[in-house]
Amino acid sequence: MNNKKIAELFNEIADMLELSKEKRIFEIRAYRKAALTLESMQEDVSDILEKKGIDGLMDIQGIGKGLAEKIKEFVSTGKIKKYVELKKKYPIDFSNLTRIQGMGAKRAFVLYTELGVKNIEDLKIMVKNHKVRELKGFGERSEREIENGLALLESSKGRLLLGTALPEAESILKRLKASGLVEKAELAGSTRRMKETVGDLDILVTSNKPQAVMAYVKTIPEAESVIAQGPTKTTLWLKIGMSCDIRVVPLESFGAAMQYFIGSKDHNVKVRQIAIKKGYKLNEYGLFDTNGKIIANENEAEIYKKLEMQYPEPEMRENRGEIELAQEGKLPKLVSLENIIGDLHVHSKHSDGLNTIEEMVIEAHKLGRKYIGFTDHSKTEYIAHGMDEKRFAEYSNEIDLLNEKFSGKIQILKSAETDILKDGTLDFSNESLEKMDYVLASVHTNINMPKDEMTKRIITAIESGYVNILGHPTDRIINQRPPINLDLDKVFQAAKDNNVIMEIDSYPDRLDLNDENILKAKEYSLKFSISTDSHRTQHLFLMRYGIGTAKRGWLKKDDIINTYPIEKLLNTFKK
DNA sequence: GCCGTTTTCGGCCCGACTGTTTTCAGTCG
Repeated sequence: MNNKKIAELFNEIADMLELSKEKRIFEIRAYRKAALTLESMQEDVSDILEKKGIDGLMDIQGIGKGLAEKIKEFVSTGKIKKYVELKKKYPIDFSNLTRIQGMGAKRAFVLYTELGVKNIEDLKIMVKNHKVRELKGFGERSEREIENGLALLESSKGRLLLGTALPEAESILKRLKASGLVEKAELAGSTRRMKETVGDLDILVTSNKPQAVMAYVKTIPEAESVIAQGPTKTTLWLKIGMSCDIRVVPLESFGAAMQYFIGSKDHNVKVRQIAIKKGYKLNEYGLFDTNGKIIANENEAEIYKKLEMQYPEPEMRENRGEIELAQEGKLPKLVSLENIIGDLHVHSKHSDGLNTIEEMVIEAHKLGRKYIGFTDHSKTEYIAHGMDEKRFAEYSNEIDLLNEKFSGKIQILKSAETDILKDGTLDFSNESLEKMDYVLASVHTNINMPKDEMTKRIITAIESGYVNILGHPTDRIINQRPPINLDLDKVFQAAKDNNVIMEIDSYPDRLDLNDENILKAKEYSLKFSISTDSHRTQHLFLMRYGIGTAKRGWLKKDDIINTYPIEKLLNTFKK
C-alpha cells in the first residue's frame, strides 16, 4: 500500500516546511490535507495511476498537479526528491516524534538543535538524563509530559475499533447523564459518524455548572489519567487505551457545538466556507452575521437550514459530495436500524457458533427479526467444524422442524456460508446448494493470491449460477489483515450481471464492504445485505455497526434486501 | 500547494488549552 507511506512523507514534508523561515502555512496545510485524504483512501494510488494516469490523481480533492506528480514520482522511484532534499537539512524522525502528545515539528527541531535528538530512542535518553528540562521553552513540566507521552506511545495501539469505542462512549454518556450535573450529553466526533476506527472520543455536554462537570469527569472509573483540563474542556486518557475529550457548552449554543464537534474536519471547513460566502461566520458558538448577531445556534438542523442546506446525517459528513447534494436538496433518505427485519449471516453449533439454532432463533425473535438465515460453514473450514453434505442434511432437517415450531413468529431460512475454493468452485455439491433458500459464498482460504487470479476466482463463483450473496467481499480484518487483492470494478460488474448481492458484514473488525467500496458498488446499482455474521446470541446486536457503515455508504432502505418482507426477499434470490 | 457562482490571482476555518518566553507561540482538533 503506497497511500500510507506517501501520507507519512507528505506529513513530514509539512513538518519540515514549518521550520523554514518564510511562513508557507497554506502550502503546509495543502500537504497535511493531502496526507489526510491519502490515509483514508481505500484505492491504492498506484491503481489509480495505472487506470487513469496522473489525471486520476488530480481528480482527488486536495491533490493538484504538484502533489500528483510527487505521488507519481514515489510510485515509480520509491522516493520524493523534495522530501530527500529537506531531510538532508532536517535528519529527524518527525513522523514518530510528533506522535507524542504536545510534540510538533518546532519542538522536535529544538530538541534536535540543542540536544541532537533525531528519534524516539534519543529522546528517551535525554528525558532520562533530565536534559530536556534545561532547554529554553521547556521546563520540568514539559519534560514530564514528554516522558508520559513516550510511555503512552508504547502502550497505545493506535486507532481502536468502533466496536470498542462506541460502547465505551455510551457508558461514559450514561454516567454523565446520571450525575445530575448536565442537561444534555451527546456523542460527537468520528464515533458519532460511525467511522470504522476511532482515534479518540468526543463528548459534548451542556451544563450551568461547568466547573462541577470538570471536577466530576476526573473521577469516572473509565479514566486512567487527566491529560489536560481547562474550565470547559477536559482530555482524559481512558483505561481502554484512548483519549476522550469532554466539553461543556451553554445550552443555547449546543447545536452549533454539535455541528462543529461531529465533524468531519473536511466537512466543517467546507460548511464554514459556505457560511463566509453568505456573509456569515460559523464557529462552535453559533452562526453569526457581519454584525456579530446570532442567526442560529441552539439547533444543529437550523444552522444547516440557514445555510440553505438539508440536514446531513452525521455518517455522511465526510465531504464526499454530501454538501453539494444538501445544497441541491437531493440528500438520500438513509437506511436505519428500524428498517432491518432479518439477518442473513448467522452461525450455530453446527459449525463454529456457540449457540444452537433454536437459541439464536429465540434471540432474533426477541429483537423483532421476521426472518433469520443460518449460514454455517462448509467442509473446507475444518477448523470451524464446517459441514459436509451429510451434516448439511441433518442441519437442514433441524431447520425444517424448528420452522414448524416457530411458525407465525419468525421464519428460519436455510443456507450455508459456502467456501469459494481456490479455483472458484463452491464447497458443496449442487444437490445441497439447490436445497438452500439462498447461498452465501465467501473466501476464507488461499487469501494471498495475485489480483488477477483472485478476481477470476470470485467471478467464477459469481457466474456459477448458485451464489446469491457474496460474504465479506474483501475479507479484510481491520488492524490485522489487508483486503484480498481484487479488481472490485470487475467483481461488481459480474455481480450486477448475475444478480449477486454484496454483503455488509457488521462484525466490528470486518465491516466489509466498507463505506468507500459501498459507494463504488452503488455505482453498479448493486443490492446489499447487512448481516451480523453472528457466532453467538450477543452478536445479533452488532447490526448497528453494519447500519452505520451502510449509512456512510449513503445506502437507502430499498438498497438493503434484509429490509424486504420475506416474499420479496425470496424473489430477489430467484435466478 | 490547491482551487474557482469574487475563476488563473489571491484567497485559504477557527478557537481552546498549555507552559512559561508576562503577552504569546506551539499544539491540537
